[in-house]
Amino acid sequence: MTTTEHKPLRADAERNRQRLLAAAREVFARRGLEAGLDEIARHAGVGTGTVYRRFPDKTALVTALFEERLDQVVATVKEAVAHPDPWEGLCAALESLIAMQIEDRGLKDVIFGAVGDHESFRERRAELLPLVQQGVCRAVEAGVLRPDFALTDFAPLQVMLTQVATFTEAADPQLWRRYLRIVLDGLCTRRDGPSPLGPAALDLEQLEEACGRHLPSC
Amino acid sequence: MTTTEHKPLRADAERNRQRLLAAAREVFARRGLEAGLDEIARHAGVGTGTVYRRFPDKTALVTALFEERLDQVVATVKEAVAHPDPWEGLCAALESLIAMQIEDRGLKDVIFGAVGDHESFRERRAELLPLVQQGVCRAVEAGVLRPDFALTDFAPLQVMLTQVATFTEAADPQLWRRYLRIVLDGLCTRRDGPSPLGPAALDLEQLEEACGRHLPSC
DNA sequence: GTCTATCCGGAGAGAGACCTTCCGCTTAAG
DNA sequence: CTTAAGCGGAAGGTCTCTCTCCGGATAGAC
Repeated sequence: MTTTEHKPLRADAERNRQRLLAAAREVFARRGLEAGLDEIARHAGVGTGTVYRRFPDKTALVTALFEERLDQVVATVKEAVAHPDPWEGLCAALESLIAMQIEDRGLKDVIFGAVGDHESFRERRAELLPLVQQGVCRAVEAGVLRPDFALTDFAPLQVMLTQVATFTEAADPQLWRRYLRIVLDGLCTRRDGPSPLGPAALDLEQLEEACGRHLPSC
Repeated sequence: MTTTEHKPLRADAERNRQRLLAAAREVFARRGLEAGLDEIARHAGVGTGTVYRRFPDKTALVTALFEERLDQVVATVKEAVAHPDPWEGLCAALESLIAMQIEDRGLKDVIFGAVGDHESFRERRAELLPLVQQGVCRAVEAGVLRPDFALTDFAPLQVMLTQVATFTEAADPQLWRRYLRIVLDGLCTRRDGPSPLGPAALDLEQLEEACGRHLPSC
């Protein structure tokens, strides 16, 4: 099915390959590409040797997983940008990009250029830019997005918001949307008052815990 | 001078102690608390053994360095919040907090609770909160800060902006101010148009390089 | 049922960090 | 000159993570 058309693997081998991909999907999503292959193997219920029998190295596993995934990202952004309202389209693009990266931290790593040398990843990243550009231009021309906003501001905004999501996710997995709203309020050309922020801020106790988690500490 | 009043160290020992503190200040500033003691010792031109002769362990070195530093932070924030204009005061508080954390990544780690168990650090952190609260209340009451802003939003905003600073600093060490401006435009109650962003956005080449640096990669 | 190519688990080699200790040599200072 | 204090940096102890290897297990053809 997902196999390269080279040789039909023995049934147990193919089963393990699928388990491995599923486990990698889960573990990379939760912990990013920094997750070790040991953890993935354990999670799949196989030995570490099995990982290396199916995939020559970690990068091969990553690319096998994320080629498909990146197509989804491009598609989602394309759809968002196509929204009839330019402002809503831009918001949706940013929001969905961030949401996807938060739900799958491995995806974030891939989008931001770990595995920078891989052909197909480069292509997909290159595909993303014009899409975003189109959304940005449209929104600026419609007068809803501040005209000093640049295409290249998109990535830093993603960095900011995925980071704040990591910081607050233990307390409230949706709290990043609050900060997305603040940023969006900063991106629009003008407004008469604050727009609704969505999730409520942390209380002091949650904040302290978030700080505690944030760093390995001494 | 900075010595605990226990025993006058031999001249060379005291000299090395100062070198060590200076080196630690520099290295922790550049690389955060994750920097190794090896690197600090090398940077100070002494052996690693010497570090441990002066400071029982890494934490001791960190606390020796940052107790003083945290006083400066509290003082700076206090001053910023005292600005006659509530909005400017709040902006200044946020801006200076972030600037200090960017210039000294070790400070960021300390503020965000690495070495969470240390008495004096806890105290200073506890001192910071009411200061910020005062600034926030004042700005909300003056009608310039959006009323749905919470005291506990301060820390996440710092997390966001120090992160984006890390991301963009190789290309332009001041670029974080651009994103601070965007966030501030999102924090004010209302505005008729975009306020000036300061530094120009990256060009595509710089962006790509920033992504490349961002992750260890494969 | 038998046989064998294929696959399996997981120990462990290899490479690095990092923190910390130790010991033989050096040096400040009385 | 003496000697307690100090010094450098090798080495010990952990830990993590990638990747290799091999004796034993097994799917699947016949």
